[in-house]
Amino acid sequence: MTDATRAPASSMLRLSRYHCFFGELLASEDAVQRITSRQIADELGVSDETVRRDLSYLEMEGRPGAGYDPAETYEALETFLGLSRSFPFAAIGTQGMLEALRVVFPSEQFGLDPAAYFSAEVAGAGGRIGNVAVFPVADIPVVLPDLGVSVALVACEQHDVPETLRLLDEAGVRSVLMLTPMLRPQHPEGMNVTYFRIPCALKALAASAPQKKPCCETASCCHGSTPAES
Amino acid sequence: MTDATRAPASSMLRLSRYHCFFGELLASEDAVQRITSRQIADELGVSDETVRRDLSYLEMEGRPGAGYDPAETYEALETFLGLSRSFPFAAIGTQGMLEALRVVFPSEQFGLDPAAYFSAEVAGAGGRIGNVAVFPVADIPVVLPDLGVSVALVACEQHDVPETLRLLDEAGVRSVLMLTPMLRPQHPEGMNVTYFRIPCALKALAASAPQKKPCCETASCCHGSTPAES
DNA sequence: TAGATTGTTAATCGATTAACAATC
DNA sequence: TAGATTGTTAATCGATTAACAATC
Repeated sequence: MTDATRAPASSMLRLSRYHCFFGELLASEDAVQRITSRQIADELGVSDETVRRDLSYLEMEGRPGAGYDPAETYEALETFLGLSRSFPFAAIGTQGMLEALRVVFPSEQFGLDPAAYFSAEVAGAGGRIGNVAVFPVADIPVVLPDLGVSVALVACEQHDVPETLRLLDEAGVRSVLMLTPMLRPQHPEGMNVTYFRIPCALKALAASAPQKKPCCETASCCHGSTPAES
Repeated sequence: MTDATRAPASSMLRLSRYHCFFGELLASEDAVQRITSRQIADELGVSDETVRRDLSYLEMEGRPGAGYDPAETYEALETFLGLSRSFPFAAIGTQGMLEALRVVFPSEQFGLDPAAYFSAEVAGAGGRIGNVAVFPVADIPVVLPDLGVSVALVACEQHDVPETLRLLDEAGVRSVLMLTPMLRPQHPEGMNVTYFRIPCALKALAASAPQKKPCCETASCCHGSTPAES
């Protein structure tokens, strides 16, 4: 069996995206017989060579002249990524954030299953958000191991992050997606954390954008004096 | 003047992070006289060579034997990234998400200023979240140009994304950070969108984690049969 | 000055793209 | 078979790391 860690990180990330894509494709009405690397590439905005290279890591082959079988590819992606049909994850955050995430990011649609929520605001028996029980963060090591959860999404307040990571580590969760902006990585030894740093991303975008000053009167007042004139 | 677009994208992203870091450093009590590339590197978990290379793009020089002047470096970063002291951005999303983001990501702390909020749920004169007025999304082209906003954070529901991007484009916003998971990039021509794809990141993390099945009885039952055995 | 750290050139590493023989 | 598309090797591109002379 191929070792998933053999593929480069950049390919791993794209393979995850293909998994979402094929999941959507299979769920849609128009059941396509086969799909080519070019079609996938066009949909996702990458090159077709890259798609073929990525898919060649899977335990599956495309058919020259025809393309890839969607169902077969989806299964191969699932196996390769170590996903299950409804992959469980934990989410830790403020109650408001957990509720908001549910509508902005409907996890079921992507084949992901929020197995448990945790909030620092909850003390005793928390309520439910959607169908999912909300526990106090202190219960992380008690609840998670039984649910077979190995991945967590963290979107709590900044000052709760260290304790949250400690508890996740104790619960055996080795992989975390961090939405709370943490400048300095301060996770426990051996924990695999992906940081989505919203402030940094916004600042980087500022640089790429031609700067705009608050317009005085006319649309044409915004011409000269951009900070990054070449 | 150096052109910000000259630096590679990976450096730009790190420079944004340095900007956050120096902002925090200057705000803290212990006013450091100088800081070396090694110290910065250790704090942020990158190599010191990378820090020096990145900082060498700035209109500023470190002092051999001594390091960098925090205040000077902060200013140079601000200029280079095209930021202002309190850089304005717009946020578009569900009311719940906008409220939740405010506590998880306190933008002021990073020198960012949420100049306006927009929500598809709001019709007429929306309320306020914190100090910031909430407008209906339809008002984006009316409100934003006057505020000098060139960057937006989008965290609305999936079906509102195309219309939101259209309105942002109309308002002259060229740079967007997309938090709503959109598999296929479908932004207007020339718009610069950074995608933070939560589902894909979670799936990629699943692959890196040694898989765990729900434990039956003992802690030792989780041994063999990981999907990615080598 | 001596010690420390910068800025940059050269070497390495990794990922993407080009090209094409293999094959359905 | 002829046409189309795969899988992979070789070439390119870009980013990181190593090394070190310049210099405060």
